[in-house]
Amino acid sequence: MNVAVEKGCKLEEHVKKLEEEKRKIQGSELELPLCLQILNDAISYLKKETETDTQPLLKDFISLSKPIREEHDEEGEELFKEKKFQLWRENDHISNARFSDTKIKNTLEIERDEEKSSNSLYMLLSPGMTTPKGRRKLVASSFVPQPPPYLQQQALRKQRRCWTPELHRLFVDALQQLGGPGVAIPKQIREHMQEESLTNDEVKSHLQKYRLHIRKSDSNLEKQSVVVLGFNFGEGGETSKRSNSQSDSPQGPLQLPCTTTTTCGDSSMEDAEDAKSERRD
DNA sequence: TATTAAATAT
DNA sequence: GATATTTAAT
Repeated sequence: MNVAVEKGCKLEEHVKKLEEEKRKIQGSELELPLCLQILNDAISYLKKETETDTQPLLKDFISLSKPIREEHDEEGEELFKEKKFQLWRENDHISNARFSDTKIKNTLEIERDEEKSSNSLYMLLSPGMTTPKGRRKLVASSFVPQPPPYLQQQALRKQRRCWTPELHRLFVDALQQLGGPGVAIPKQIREHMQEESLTNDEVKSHLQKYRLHIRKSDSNLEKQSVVVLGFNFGEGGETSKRSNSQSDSPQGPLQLPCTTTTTCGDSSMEDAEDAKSERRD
C-alpha cells in the first residue's frame, strides 16, 4: 500500500538531486549547455511523473540508481548502451562544421560496422564527436535521431560549379579587359562576364586558383632559368621532378579536368600565361 | 592515397 | 577582397 508513496518520495528526492546539480552547473552554462538541457528535460519529466504517478518510463531515459557516465569502457559498454540519449553540440565551435551528407554517410557506416546484427539504434554523432579511434564518446538516443533542422540546413552544400572552357574563356577575357588577374576583382569580373548564374564567390574561388597557377608557373619558370644559368648545383629537387617537355611547364597549357562527371569538358588554365604578361600588381 | 577544383571559413 | 582551410572528385 505504501509502494506508490515510496516511489513518489524517491522521485521527489531524485528531482531535488537533479535540481541541485543543475544549480551547480548553471555557472558553466556555456561550457555545458547539453548537460543543462538534459537535466532540465529529466527534471520536467520526473515532475510530470510524480504528478501523474504513472509507471516510470524514465528508466528508459536515465538510470535512477546509477550515475551517468560520459566515458565508458569496454566492459561497461553493453550496459551503457541501454541508456542512450541524444546529444547535439549546439553552441560548441565544432557545430560550425557542416553536417555534410558524407559525414552522415560515414557515421552511418561506422554505425553499421559497429552494430551490424544488433537491434541497432542509429547513433549519429555530430562532427568532431568521435575519439581518434573513431569510437563514440557520447551516446545517442533510443529513437532514430535526425539532426535538428538547423543542422540539416547546414548539410546542404552548394552544387559544384563546373568551369567549362567557354566560361573560363569569358573569365580570362574579363580579366584582360579589367587589367589582368592582379588587379581585377571578383565582382567586376563577374559583371564583365555577364553570366547570370555566376556568383561572386565562384568567381572569387576561380580567381584564387588562377592566381595560384600563375604564381606556380612563375616559380617554375624562375627555377628553370636558374638551372639554365647553371646556378642550380644543389639536389635534384623540383627541376628534376618533371621533364622539360611536360605540358604543364610554364610554356604549355595546364589541363584542369572538370570534376563534374557528366557533361563538362575540360576547363583549362592555358590562358594563364597570356594573362600573366598583362598583369601588374 | 595523392592531387586538386571548388566551396566555404577566416 | 585576399587568403586559408575543408570538402569532394578523381
